[in-house]
Amino acid sequence: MASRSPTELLTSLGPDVPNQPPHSTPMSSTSGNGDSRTPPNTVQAACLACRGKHLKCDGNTPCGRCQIHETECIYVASRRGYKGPRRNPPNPGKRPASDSPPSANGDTCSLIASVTRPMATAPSVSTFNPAVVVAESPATPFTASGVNGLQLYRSQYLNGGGALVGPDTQPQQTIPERCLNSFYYYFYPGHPSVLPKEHLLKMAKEKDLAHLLAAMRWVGSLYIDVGPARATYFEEAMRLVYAQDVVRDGYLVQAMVILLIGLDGSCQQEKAREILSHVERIAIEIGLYTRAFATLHGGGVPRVEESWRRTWWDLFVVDGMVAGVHRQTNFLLFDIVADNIPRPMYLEDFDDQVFSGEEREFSSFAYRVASIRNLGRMMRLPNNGFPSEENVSRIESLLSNWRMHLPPTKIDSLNKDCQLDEMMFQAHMINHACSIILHQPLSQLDSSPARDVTACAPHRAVQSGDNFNIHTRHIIKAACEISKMVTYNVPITSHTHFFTCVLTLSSIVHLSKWALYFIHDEDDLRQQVRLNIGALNKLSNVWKAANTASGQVRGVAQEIYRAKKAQQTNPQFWVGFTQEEIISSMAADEGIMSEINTMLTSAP
DNA sequence: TAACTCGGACTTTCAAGAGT
DNA sequence: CTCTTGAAAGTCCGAGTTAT
Repeated sequence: MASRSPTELLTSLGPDVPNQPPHSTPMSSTSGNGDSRTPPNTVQAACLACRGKHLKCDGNTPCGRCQIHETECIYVASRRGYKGPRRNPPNPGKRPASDSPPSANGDTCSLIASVTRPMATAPSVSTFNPAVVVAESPATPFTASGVNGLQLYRSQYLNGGGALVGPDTQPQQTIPERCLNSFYYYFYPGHPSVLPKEHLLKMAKEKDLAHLLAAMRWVGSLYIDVGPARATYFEEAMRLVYAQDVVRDGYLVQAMVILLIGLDGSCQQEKAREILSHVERIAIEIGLYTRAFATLHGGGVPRVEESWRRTWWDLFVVDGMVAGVHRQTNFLLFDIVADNIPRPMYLEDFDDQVFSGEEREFSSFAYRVASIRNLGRMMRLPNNGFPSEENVSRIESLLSNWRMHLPPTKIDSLNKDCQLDEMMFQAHMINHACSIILHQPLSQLDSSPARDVTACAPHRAVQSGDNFNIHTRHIIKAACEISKMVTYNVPITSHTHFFTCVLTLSSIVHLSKWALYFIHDEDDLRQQVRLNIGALNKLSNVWKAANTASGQVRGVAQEIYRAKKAQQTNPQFWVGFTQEEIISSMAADEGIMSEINTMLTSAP
């Protein structure tokens, strides 16, 4: 096969067309080499919409059909022919340059990310390996203790007693300064890819970073009250990011990622998706995923090089999270080859450590990337909506392995100073969310109340306890773990806003369990629902999406409650229960419902 | 009758193993 | 190394179904 790198592909497809099809080959594309054995009028890749409908795709971007229907026209890498990683790597012990993707389900990048080594890439680097690990190293330029920037940027806000003081309490700050500080205090720990503040401001004197600073100010302004300045910053950021003469570089990618996360949390998912699609294209076009990018654009400054690597991986993670929680996009970057590994510790090594018996400690950033890659593998399952038992257990093995092989320091999202490691927090969050999404279709918990609130009815008479099937137990466990994550002693709003969506997932599971007519551990359940709703309320102060989620959760709860009440009027319902059990169950239901109502009506 | 769905024929691609 | 083979993943024709 004539392999082409993503950059080559995009270049060959002409200027500035997002989601370009990998290589559409109409008849004319034989271009003299005469080797085109593609049947006349058959394109080598159909867009997702056409593929799904079994219809002919013209290979354009957008294709004719998508253009007519005004739908998003997305082309993804083909996994045709790929049957899993090679069983006998030609050079055991070393990573061969042409090694297979580590994914059990395939990362073959034959189209968007072709097998050809990207230009300007270190030749020894595996091009087929979407790999990577930001290695833990004392030399990591951002913080002395590794990746987590939380401590670094929080420390300046710590008062004498060690209690957290918000950035907004600093005296004599201008509004832009307050917003920037707010960005670093709240947002940065969850998405630590831009340069640390002092270095960024220094850099801004040499380069035009107005767009990036505007985006940072806008997102920072979401956390504090700055009046009409917020809208001004947003307009400014959008104008600068989409300016005709804007330089398409890593800083633009950073600005766009910040904007899209902010928009996604502000209930502007469509706009966020649009930016995501643009930024993906720009990132590929400029080769952000290559090892060479960091070196070429780092100016020999390790801190800057690290920032570029993080920019790619944060975009990768955000792409995965957007796809995972909204199910509108398909985690396009999952199929892209990436080789920007700062240390010779490939993600493939990460996967292999289980078999090599070598328990190395990787950075939290690496565990986060590994976690989102598991989500990608899950999303690439055939029949994603209702996967087979076999496929579910394959992905569950990946999730369990990820958890089981965590070093002791990474198990609880707290670092050695007992401060929250936000990267591990997200890694765990993704793992649990994945577990719920994976097992829900095969579980016994009826999620229909969540899908269609008006159609709510606790259809399934499933008893809790050991009678639950394995899938049900998995999702209940994951939902409980997510609720536990609320209890970490940091401002809940400093977590990534995607935590909102994961909390919603967890709440739906709790409520679905509650929909069963008798719950033995109702106190636990009540506590967990309380935790989730309390957290959603807090998040609503910043993220509009959390506000919407709270409302939806309450809607589901009310619907379930109504249906339960209706069932309970039937004497048959209580057959087999003692008087005490009946009273306790009804009281618990009342309790849960009244708490949900109280908490949500007192929400801001 | 236009629009949509999807079974299935046919093609492409890759991993593995045999042969040189 | 190259060649062959088998299977997975892909494209999209066209028959059947549904919506208007």
